Amino acid sequence: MTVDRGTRPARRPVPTTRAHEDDLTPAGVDGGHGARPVPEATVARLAVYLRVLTTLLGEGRGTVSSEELAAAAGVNSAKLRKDLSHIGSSGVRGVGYDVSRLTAEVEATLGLTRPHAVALVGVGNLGHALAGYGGFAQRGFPVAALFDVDPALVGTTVDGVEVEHADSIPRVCAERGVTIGVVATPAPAAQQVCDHLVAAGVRSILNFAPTVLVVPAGVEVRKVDLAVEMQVLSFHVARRHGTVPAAGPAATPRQTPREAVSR
Amino acid sequence: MTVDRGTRPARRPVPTTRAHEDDLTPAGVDGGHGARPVPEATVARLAVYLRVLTTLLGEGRGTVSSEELAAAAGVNSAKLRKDLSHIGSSGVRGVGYDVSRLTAEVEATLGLTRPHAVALVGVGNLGHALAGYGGFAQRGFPVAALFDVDPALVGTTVDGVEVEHADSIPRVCAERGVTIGVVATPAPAAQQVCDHLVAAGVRSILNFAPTVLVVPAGVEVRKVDLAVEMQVLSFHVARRHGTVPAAGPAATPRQTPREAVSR
DNA sequence: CCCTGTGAAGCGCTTCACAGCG
DNA sequence: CGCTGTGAAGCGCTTCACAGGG
Repeated sequence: MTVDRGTRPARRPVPTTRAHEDDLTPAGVDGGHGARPVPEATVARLAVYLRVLTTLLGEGRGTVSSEELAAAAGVNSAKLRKDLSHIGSSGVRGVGYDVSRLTAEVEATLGLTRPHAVALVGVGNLGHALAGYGGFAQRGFPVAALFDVDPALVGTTVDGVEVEHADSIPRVCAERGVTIGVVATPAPAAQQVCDHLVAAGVRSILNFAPTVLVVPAGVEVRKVDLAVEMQVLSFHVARRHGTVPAAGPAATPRQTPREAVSR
Repeated sequence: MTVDRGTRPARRPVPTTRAHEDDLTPAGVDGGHGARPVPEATVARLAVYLRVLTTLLGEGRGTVSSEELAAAAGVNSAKLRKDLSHIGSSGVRGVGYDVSRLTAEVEATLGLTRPHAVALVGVGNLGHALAGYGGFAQRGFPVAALFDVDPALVGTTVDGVEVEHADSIPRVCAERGVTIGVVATPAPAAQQVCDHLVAAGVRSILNFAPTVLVVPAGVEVRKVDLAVEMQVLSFHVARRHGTVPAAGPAATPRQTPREAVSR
């Protein structure tokens, strides 16, 4: 349904509340059958469960309980069971989950039954490290193409893949069936690179550049921002030390008292 | 992005309710009572606002409206205003926010008024790239120490910082007042490294290793897991291609509310 | 008018607690 | 009995809509 807020023109709808379109009866509806969407939060955790399951498989474990799997994944067991219920999994009561079967179910849900060709744009400091990161190909995400604009890099190969000029993005991505793009360029170049990837048909993008990427509806962007991560940690450091200053001119008399420990 | 708020200490699976209040905190962001905590989700966005504000400052902008700032940060304006209300900010009605003042307020809230010494453990592929990533020092997070266990790396310098053996973590971290640790080791080593950091007094950790770190209460862990990010994208690719119900070729009924701004 | 700040409603995720099956 | 699957309650974040100051 294409969100597109931001262009909202002062929203002057009918005076009263918006007509409710949900006929959800509170009690028994159960959401109907089938088309139950997997919550976004669940999807991220499925990937974590999968990692644990892979380890268990390697150890030859046949079954695993929700309690054990949850502990290994760092969540509580109720959440894990709820997550698995979203993918229609079937454990055995009194026993647990069949490891190999659950592994297959999670992989199927995550769309990992076949590889996804990845294009990585920006072979600088970080990009180079990402390209060399074995975890990609190993987990079903072969790096099918590398791009940069630096003439000193174009033509070189990283881990057996040739670096091509960013101008080739449309052609190369189409040729190699790239479905996922990774942006590891400096911030100023990121939006343009993103636009090229989208034009090339890439609908899923992982953004390492410290910029908000604007994309059309239907394109999924996830971002990894090191500065944000560090600053969030900084916030917690400051909070612990009680040094969170109340901003403003003598306003906000409330001050976080010391002894505020959590997590 | 992989936020993972609330890393649970993975306590023993006690069947019934826990009677001990030993160390588990009541799941709030704020330990003390009364003080209105800044929501975790808000903290992450403040970092994004700050980046935009810094740009605006550089352009000499004096004021900015919530609408404009929100658009640049990829959120809607109501959310932005709510976020700013949590830090006790004060805009001017009919005008907007004073850019330099708001910048200072956000920085103060995030605890960026003074630098945070960072220790980076694991100077491999990724770790090396992170160490060389200018964004760290530039944004107030000087890399004060580098550690590894590889004899071939120990003794070398990266970006002017000497790589020391991981055994030195406690001493060096204490000496240099490290408050934030970054774990960029292979998965098997991560937990041990984490334990050392915690023992050295580090209370905030950014984890790049694909493992769940178990830490005592009071230690904040954020994780960045590339495999998880890729697999989440894979899920959306699969969903689009009809492996999972609910999507037609034209209208995606359940589009994740990412930024979909037209400009 | 323009904009901010905010109570209140809405929504989704988390947690609880237990029914129910092996 | 042990353990899964799930209704229902709980909680926090998001969104709405408007009061109110400049």
